[in-house]
Amino acid sequence: MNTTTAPGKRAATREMILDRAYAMACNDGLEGLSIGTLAQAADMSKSGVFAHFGSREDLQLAVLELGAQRFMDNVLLPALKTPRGLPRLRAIVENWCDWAQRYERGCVLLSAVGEYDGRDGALHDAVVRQQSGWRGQLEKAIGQAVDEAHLGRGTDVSQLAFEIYAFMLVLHHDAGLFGFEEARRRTLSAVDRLFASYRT
Amino acid sequence: MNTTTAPGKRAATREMILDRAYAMACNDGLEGLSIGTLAQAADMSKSGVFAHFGSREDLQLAVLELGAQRFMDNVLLPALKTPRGLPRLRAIVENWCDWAQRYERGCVLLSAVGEYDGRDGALHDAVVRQQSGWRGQLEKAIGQAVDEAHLGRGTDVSQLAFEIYAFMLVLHHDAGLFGFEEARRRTLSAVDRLFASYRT
DNA sequence: GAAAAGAACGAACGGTCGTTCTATTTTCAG
DNA sequence: CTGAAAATAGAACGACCGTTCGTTCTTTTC
Repeated sequence: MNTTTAPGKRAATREMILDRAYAMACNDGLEGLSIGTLAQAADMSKSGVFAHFGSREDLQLAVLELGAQRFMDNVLLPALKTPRGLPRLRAIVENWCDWAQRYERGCVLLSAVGEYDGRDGALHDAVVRQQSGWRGQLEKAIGQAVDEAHLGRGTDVSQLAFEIYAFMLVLHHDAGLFGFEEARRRTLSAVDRLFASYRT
Repeated sequence: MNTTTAPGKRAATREMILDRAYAMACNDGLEGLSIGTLAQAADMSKSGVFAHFGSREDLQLAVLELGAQRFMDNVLLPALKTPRGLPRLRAIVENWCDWAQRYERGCVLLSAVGEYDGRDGALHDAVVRQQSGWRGQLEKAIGQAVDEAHLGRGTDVSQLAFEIYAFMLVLHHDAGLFGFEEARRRTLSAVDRLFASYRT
C-alpha cells in the first residue's frame, strides 16, 4: 500500500547499521570504519553487514550521505524558521555551534575532507559535492541578508561565506584540542565582529 | 672529536627514512603510514626500517616532530628577519600561505589534529603540545605588534591569534577542495580586513 | 502447510598489518 | 687484517582486513 514508508526488514536493519556506523565514523573517521568492528557493534556477522552494501566504499558513501543529511536537519532546517537575513544567519551559526559541541570528538563531514581531499575517487567527489553544496547554502543565506539590507550592498557574498566557514572550522579544531567552551566563546565573538564589519 | 655533528651511518639513514616517511604522511596522514610501504620507498627491508624506531608509534612521533620543525623553519624563522610588529605578522601569514601551497595535498601537522584530537595517547599529547606551542608563538608576535602600537592597545591577543588561525585553516581546507589560488586570495583579503579592524 | 524469496550466518580466501627472531652483511676500531 | 659491534635482510608470527560462497534460518506468498 504505502510505497514510500514501507520499512521492510531490510531497510530497517540497514538504517540500524548505518546509525552504528555513523557513530563509529565520528570517532575514527570514514577510513577508520572496519566492517568487522561495525558488525560487532551491530550484533551481526561480517557478511550480514556486508550484504547491505556492495562494498566498503559504498558503506562509507552511505555514512557520508547520512552525515550530510543530519547536518542539514540540525543546522540549516531549524534556522529556516527564523526570518531570513541576519537573524537566520545567526541561527545557522548557533546551530552549527551546537553541532560542533555534539560532535566534539569529531565530525564525520569534516574529517572526511581531510581524508579525501588529496585523493580521487567516489568519496572525494562526494565530499567536494557536499562541501560546495553547503557553501552554496551559506552564500544563499548571506545573499538574503544583503537583500534585506542587513548587510552592506557591496558585500562579497562568497568572501563572507569563506570567513564564516573559517570560524566554524577553527571552532571544531580548537574544541577538539583545547576544550569546547572557550572555542565557542571565541567563535561567536569573531562572527559578531565579522557581521558588524559587513553591516551597511 | 665532534660529538654533536658526527653523522654516522645510523643517523644518516634514519634521516633518509624520516624524509620519505614525511613525504608519505603528507598524502596519507600519520595513520596512513605503513612500515611495509615505507620500507619499499626507502629501498630497505621492513625490519631494517623498523629497527630504527622501536615501534610504529615512535615512527609517527618522529615524523610529527620533523613536520613541526620544518614548519617552524619555513614559516616562523624567515619571518624573524623582518621587523617585529605588523610586518613580521604579515610575513608569518605569507610564509604560511606558501607552506599551504607546497603541501596542498595535505599538511602532516593539520591532518594529525584530525586524526588524534579525539583519542588519547602519546600522539594526541604531542599534537596538543605542538599546536598550543605554535599558537603561543603567534600570540607572541601579535603581542609585539600591540607593543609597537601597530595594533590597538585593547587588542585581545588570544582572540586575534584564534582568528588568524581560522583563516589559515580554511586556506588549507579550501585549497585542497576547490583550488589553491582562490583560497589564497580570500585568505589574504580576510587577514587584511582583520588587521585593519584591530588597528589603533 | 508447502514452496519460493529474502536475510543473516559461518567459514574460508588472499592480503597486509606491526612485530619478533635469527642470520647475514657491513662498518669500524685496534 | 682481524674481530667485535652495529646495521640490515629475510622469514615467520598472529591478527585483522575486505570479500566470496554455500548454507541455514526467517519471512512472505500462494
